[in-house]
Amino acid sequence: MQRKCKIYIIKNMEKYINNISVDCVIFGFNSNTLKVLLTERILKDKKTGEILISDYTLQGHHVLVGENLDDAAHRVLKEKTGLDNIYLEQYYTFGDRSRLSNPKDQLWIRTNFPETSNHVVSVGYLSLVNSALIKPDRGHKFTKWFPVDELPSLGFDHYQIIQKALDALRYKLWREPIGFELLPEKFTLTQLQNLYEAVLGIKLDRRNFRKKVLQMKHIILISDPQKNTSPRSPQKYIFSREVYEKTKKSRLDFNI
Amino acid sequence: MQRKCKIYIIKNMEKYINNISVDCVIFGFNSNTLKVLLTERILKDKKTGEILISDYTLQGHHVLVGENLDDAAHRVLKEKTGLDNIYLEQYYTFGDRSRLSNPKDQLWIRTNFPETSNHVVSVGYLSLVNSALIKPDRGHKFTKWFPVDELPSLGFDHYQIIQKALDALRYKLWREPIGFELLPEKFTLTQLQNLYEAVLGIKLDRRNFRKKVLQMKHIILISDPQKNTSPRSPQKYIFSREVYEKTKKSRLDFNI
DNA sequence: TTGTCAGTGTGTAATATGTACACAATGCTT
DNA sequence: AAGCATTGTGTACATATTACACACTGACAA
Repeated sequence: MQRKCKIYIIKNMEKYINNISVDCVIFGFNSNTLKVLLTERILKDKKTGEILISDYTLQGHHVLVGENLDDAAHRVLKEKTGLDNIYLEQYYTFGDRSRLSNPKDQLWIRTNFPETSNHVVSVGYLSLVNSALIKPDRGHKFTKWFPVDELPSLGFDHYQIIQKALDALRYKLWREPIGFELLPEKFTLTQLQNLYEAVLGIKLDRRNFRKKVLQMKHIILISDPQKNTSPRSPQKYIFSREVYEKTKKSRLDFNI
Repeated sequence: MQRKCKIYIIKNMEKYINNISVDCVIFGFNSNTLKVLLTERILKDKKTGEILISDYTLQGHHVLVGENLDDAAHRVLKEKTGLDNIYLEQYYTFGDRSRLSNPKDQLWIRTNFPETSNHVVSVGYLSLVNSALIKPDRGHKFTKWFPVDELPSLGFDHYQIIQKALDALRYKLWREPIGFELLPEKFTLTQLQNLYEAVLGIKLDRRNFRKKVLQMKHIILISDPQKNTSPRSPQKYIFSREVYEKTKKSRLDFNI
């Protein structure tokens, strides 16, 4: 299968791979609302000052030459949030050729990344952070939290990328121990329930929710020696990954 | 963020993207065994005839310029199996820089795809086929089925890619209606159980299995007017996606 | 012809889980 | 002191999971 060769010229290949990028959907939870971290994107006409583009995008970047995908995602996360060692998971790769075909996006790319290929594949990563840990002054100053059901105008195909991340998050929420990533280390069951309600977009019964989560051995009451035993100072729990790994059984291999 | 530019020369960019490929893990089921379709890879020294490489690989190919990822996967599948319209799902993207660093793989790439980048990202697709439909003479003649627990020596990082596909398949088997894709349209519950046992690698109790799958409304008895009512000619069932879509409820949003 | 075998089909009892639903105690605010 | 928001708890019914044993048939071989 020998091929005839033509020669193409690509610039800047030493810096990054011009057609592979990672996009991080960073979820946070506060005010009982599930939020996404977005960065403002503004492009003005250099001469007239007219605003040509003003919308928001996810945190993303091209993959560097010789860089592992996961490392690229961690790098982007670190750059934008200052955070390290947080939940990060690849969930889908977006590779339709039309995904950057919007004229605004083309203009943005030509202006900021002229060497970018016109067929960029984006590997989507989903990150769950305790949003209290993100210092607001870190990273790009035009970075803000938006509730997932009140998203602003979004560049590229980032609306689809966020929706698919939401699907993945909702799918996993009851199946894997990931909810805790969005909460402080010590949390109350009410906080946890609020989180589930915000992510799933439904209301849950408090008694049943408690019954259900407390039968998971990995949600552990820390006998907070509160003198004040009043119901107003709720009990705190922690998540133990160790216990989770020990006690998880493949529920669905019934009847070995 | 203006960048200094160096110029790199890439050949054949009009034919395919030199650093993005798709790999298809094609699962089939026969002789009560879960199998994967693999292609032999042989490289001989041109002068001495010595065999330098002899192992197996998945079906894969570079993504063509301007081609959607999903289309690339369908194309590869069509080329290798002659099949169309079968279950195909992206499940993970492999992007570690070391994944092609084995000397044999380097040799293979230099010989067959000299223009390939040294950092190829592979998007893994998982396909489930009724293996009876694959005409054995279609596609590459060195293509064969291997039981997933008796894999031959594999090129590139294809062992990891297969294992991850297996994980994804096992994870989904009870959660999504995908088992049927590996069986003929009409199947018996015994066939279905054998499939579950083969995929999960465990034994299941027949009575409990039947009880469990028959409470799924989308597994429908087709009252095959068998004159012969003997237990020796077992009942056949079909899967109805329509019924599935209607009756599936998010089991895990209990208690709205 | 009979016996053996492999394949098919079925039921029950004990336990665990899911679901619907209501009230009482507390401390804070007014 | 009344009202409010918050926390915590239990029961009854329905459904799902699990363990477990036997009878029927046809094919085949003795």
